[in-house]
Amino acid sequence: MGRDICFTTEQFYGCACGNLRAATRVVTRQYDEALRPTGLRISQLGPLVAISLFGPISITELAEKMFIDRTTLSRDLRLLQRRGYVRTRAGNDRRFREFSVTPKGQDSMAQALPLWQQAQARMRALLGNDNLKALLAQLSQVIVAASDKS
Amino acid sequence: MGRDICFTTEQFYGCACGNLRAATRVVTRQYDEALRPTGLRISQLGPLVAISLFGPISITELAEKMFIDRTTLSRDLRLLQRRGYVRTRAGNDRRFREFSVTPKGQDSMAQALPLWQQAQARMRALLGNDNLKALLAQLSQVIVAASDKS
DNA sequence: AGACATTAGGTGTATATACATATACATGGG
DNA sequence: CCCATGTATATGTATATACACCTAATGTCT
Repeated sequence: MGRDICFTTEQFYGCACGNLRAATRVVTRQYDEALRPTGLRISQLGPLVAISLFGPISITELAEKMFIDRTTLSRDLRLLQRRGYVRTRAGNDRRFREFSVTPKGQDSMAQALPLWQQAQARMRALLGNDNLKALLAQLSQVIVAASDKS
Repeated sequence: MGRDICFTTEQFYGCACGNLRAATRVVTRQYDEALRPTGLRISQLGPLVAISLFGPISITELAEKMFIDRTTLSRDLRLLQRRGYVRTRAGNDRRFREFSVTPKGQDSMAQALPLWQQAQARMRALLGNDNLKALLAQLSQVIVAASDKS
């Protein structure tokens, strides 16, 4: 195989991972900009909401629900804890740390909700409601398929 | 609005950004695992291929093509340069640094190509060819729409 | 030519991500 | 009871990401 045809432009533009990463970058910038007044990023609001919905919950359980590496989530939650948005409670099994959202964290979430909705509405307007639905369906399928241990 | 209904599960699962980020995490892990023998991550192979296809090219131009922040790409390319995969050439305008791929970088790309193809084929098998096509089309639309300055 | 704006790029700082590995605790078999 | 195994979490290290700000080079207007 010749060096100069190692990759073609068609292949490059067809990389599922590269396109996912690029889309994540541009969309994350949009959501983060919308959330700027709250001091929360979308990457922080996600775990906060998940803990609020499913907590008290351990790091490992939350990591599985969110498809985040345990060790990554451990450090993410440490930041949220330092800022007073979440707290931990030790269970009977002293290996566990169960996270829940503090009142301060609830306040930040309540403040973030309308801004998140604006960002989501903007995406809906940009893509169209049907396309957004289709995208979410595709992404769910990707997440389930690619995270399946096999 | 009551605190305990600040976000609902339906809203949470419908966040375009959160789902994109989760999909990117699981898919990146798949591609990175496939590429492990080459010592390249998919996040490094992308810029390398882009420079190979479009170079010599400046950081700012490449950043626009890949929808990456300039300063992020600057640091990413520094790592590729240290490892000898890319080199820079100063232009007449001494502000510019034009990047191109070295022979060593071409070798790594040639080694990575079949492994990348395996990962891509696995995604195609997991989703089905039509779904993968549809996903890529959706992502292109997202990237264009969300990165439009307006 | 000199003042100012524009442009290309880098730095400081903070966060997100994950693999390899270590630690602390729990549990079950001899 | 002790040791091996398993489980929950943290740490070490490296990279990816981007905003705010800074520097250097260039262009432009008078």
